[in-house]
Amino acid sequence: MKLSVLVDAAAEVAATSSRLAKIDALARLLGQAAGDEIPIVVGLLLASPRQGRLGVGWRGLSSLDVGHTDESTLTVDDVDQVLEALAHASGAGSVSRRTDLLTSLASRATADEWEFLSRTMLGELRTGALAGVLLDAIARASGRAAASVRRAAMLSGDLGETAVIALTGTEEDLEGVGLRVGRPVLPMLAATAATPSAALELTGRASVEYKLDGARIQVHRTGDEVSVYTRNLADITHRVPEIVDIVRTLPAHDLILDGETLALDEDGGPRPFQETMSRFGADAARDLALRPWFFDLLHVDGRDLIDEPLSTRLQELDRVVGPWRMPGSVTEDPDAAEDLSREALAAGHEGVVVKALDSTYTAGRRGKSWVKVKPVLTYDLVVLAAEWGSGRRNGMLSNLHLGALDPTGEFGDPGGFVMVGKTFKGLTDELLRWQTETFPTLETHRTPYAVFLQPELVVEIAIDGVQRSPRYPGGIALRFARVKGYRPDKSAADADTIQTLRALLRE
DNA sequence: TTCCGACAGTGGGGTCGCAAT
DNA sequence: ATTGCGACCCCACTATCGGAA
Repeated sequence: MKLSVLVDAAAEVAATSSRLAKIDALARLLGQAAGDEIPIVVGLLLASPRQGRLGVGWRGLSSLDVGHTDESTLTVDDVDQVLEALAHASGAGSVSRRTDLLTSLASRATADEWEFLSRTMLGELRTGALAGVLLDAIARASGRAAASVRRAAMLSGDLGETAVIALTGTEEDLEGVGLRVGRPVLPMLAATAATPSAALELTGRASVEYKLDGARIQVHRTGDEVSVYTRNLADITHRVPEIVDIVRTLPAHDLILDGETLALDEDGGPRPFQETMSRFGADAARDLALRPWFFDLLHVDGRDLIDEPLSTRLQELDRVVGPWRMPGSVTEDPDAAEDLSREALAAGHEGVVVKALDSTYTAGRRGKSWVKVKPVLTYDLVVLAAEWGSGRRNGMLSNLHLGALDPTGEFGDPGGFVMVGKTFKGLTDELLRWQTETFPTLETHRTPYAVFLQPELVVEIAIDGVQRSPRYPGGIALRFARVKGYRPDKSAADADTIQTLRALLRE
């Protein structure tokens, strides 16, 4: 397949807002792909090439000195070969090797093709069609049921492989894609509710479990062979030997477990997320050990459990993991759920996850069978600047720089403001328009990226908490900040202080 | 006809390994 | 030894389409 065919189809997809039209265009494209081209095309469309990490980012691409051709000659196979070479470039001289590969590829591409290739390598194609829409297109092109394609994609964790089976195999081949120990599946995700009681209303009788502030893990075991995967199915087995050792001691031969891992301090309290990540991200074992907690069991000794209700899965989980089980209890009583939530918070954890007891394990979906509940804090902060948005926010002042009041001048001028983070979340189109009109009237100066304001506007911000920051002058940064609304009734002198926010660290 | 589930997009914080400086 | 980049952990929220009710 010529690259231009793919690029033209992507342009057609981007040009329409109709999902049905996107699906139609993608289905026609997939129908033209040869069997061995299918995973390449799927990878490029998802902006997630099948080679995995390429070592190509925004900086590297924008520093290239590239020229293009007017004549379109590249095929998707040509592109795949270059991506292969990029993925394998490592060691001394790899940066210049990548530069050579990219410069050469750019010179063989037309301007449109290079634009497409740049975006797909950066992971941001923005055609409005990712895994969800592409999945429907695969079903359309192959004549298979969307539900069958979806299930195969979730259980194989690989849309490219699924597309090959759907488009070139039989219906039985597609139906035959199942759980396989050693091949990670997309993890089940959770919706959000404000309180444990509200969560219970969505789920009915539920298992209410601690929510820990660590990293999701999926562990596969066959005998002594153990593999550990992240939420995004990256294999991190070599980074967590202590978890491998623990899973080897469990009383079963074959297992697929779902859980969370984090580091503890001496008294058994959770370490901050940053410290867990420090250990989690490192190859070599450090003195800080990671501990697993398991909350679901997808397979045990030849028996698939994903279509069994949670109640059954938990029974089996209890039997298999014993002390390594996530704390929790089964209830339909809102008071009991609230009690468990308070207990989790008192122990230093994030909150709870409320899980419908009769629900199956729906891999890769964010349904309402699992509902997470975390406390939300709100503070009044001052807008120091706003950055120009991108994509659909192009031309709008979007991302806010947020400051806390420093009444004593501990971090600068008395009565001044200390930047503690940014946010672009929670803004409606109307609010974006208002910011874009209003902020220039308060402008002090600007750069190509941002407009800086007189510190007058007060905005109410919700956060999950604060964390230590090596970058911000107050030594802390907001975690998951989002806009709740502007507070025209307040002046900047009424804003919350940096001392108030810093105090959150020590609790 | 209205409602709502699913999806894509818009970016935030930090930490690591690695190659270049 | 330090710096910058890319990858990848955690994540909330709004707008939109189109099928369900």
